[in-house]
Amino acid sequence: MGHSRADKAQTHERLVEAAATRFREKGLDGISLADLMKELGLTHGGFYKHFASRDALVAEAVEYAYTEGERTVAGLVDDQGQFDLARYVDFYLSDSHRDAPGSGCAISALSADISRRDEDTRSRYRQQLDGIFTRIGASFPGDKAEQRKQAIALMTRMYGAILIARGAGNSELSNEILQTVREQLYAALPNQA
Amino acid sequence: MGHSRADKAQTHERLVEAAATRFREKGLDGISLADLMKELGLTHGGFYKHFASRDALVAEAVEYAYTEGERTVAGLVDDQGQFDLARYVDFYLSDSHRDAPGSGCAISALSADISRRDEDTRSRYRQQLDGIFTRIGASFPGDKAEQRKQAIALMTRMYGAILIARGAGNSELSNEILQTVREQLYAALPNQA
DNA sequence: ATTATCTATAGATCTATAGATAATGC
DNA sequence: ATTATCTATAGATCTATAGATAATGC
Repeated sequence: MGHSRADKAQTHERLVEAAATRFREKGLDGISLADLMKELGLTHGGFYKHFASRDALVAEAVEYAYTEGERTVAGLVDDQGQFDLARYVDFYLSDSHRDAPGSGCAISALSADISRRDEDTRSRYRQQLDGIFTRIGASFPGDKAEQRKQAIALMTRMYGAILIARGAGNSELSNEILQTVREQLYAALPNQA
Repeated sequence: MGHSRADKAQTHERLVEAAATRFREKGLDGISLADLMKELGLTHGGFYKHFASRDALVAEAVEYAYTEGERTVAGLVDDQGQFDLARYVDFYLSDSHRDAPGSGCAISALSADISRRDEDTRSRYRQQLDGIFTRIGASFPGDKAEQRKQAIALMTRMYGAILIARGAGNSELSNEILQTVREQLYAALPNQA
């Protein structure tokens, strides 16, 4: 079997990571605990030594996905170490991001599911969304209020585009949507310093 | 019991209608056949005299929701009988549309679920989305290609806004998103004739 | 001795089917 | 006679728990 305390911590982490991927791919109800444990080569009985309930795993996995998203954004910097908004748009509206929701933005992948969850989950979601508006807004000129409006404008366009591009699968229409919105957003980006 | 052929046709229709509502509210897997039948005052055993499978109901219910959406759009006309795009934006980004997905736009309510379904469902979705771009595009000036780009621009913004407004529930942030995007879209509407 | 994981299972829920019941409609 | 709906249930699946097993770690 093999089960040191270090193993347990690692199993916990691997569970959260696998869940964060599968939940974004298949939805928060889209994978069973048995299948998830099987994916790690474990049996389902051991699950509750790691989490009090399935909901507890959901909470940790969503948290993990949020943090992963923040790291992705933080890594998109230009030569001067400034956040590169154009690269973010490129990534966000790419075919690969559309086709791999499991490693992509949690907001677009999980908003519909989260809107059907409890208030705690939605409250945490609001906090995350608010932080995104603040971080993205910083790339725009103007005062805080104007920056925030620009961030809301940009993000709603990307969320809407990837939502329907995913609904349309990998298709001509889906590619058209992504490309069209990419072009429109390039035109709306602030001039680079 | 009461069960004429007319009753059967009515039961079928009521099932599709109730499913179209609950699926948009709770997701395509969010309500069981037993609960759906109970909602109509029926027991679950009779379901399969109406549909070959649960998936068959999903297909009909999604179809129903699409058609309902088209009727809603078709009803938004101004004094001259022209489609009133401003009223559409108003309706789409309203608090009431956010809070009542069951009677609202099927695209924003079901895109995430549909992206996880079979190719037939996604193919039908593409057809619906393409039709929406054509109909909405007709309100914009320019050639077909330009109209289509404008329609994609408008619709992605509305889809993205309602997606995250719903994730954020009925909250200050949610209201801010809806209001901000409404204002931005008013400014982008074509001048009325 | 402790504990991470495994085996086994309880209890709930879900889709689907079989056969009974009570109306309709020829 | 036909059939829309009901009762009952099979079979699958899911979350959660109990107790056994085989390692770790004092």
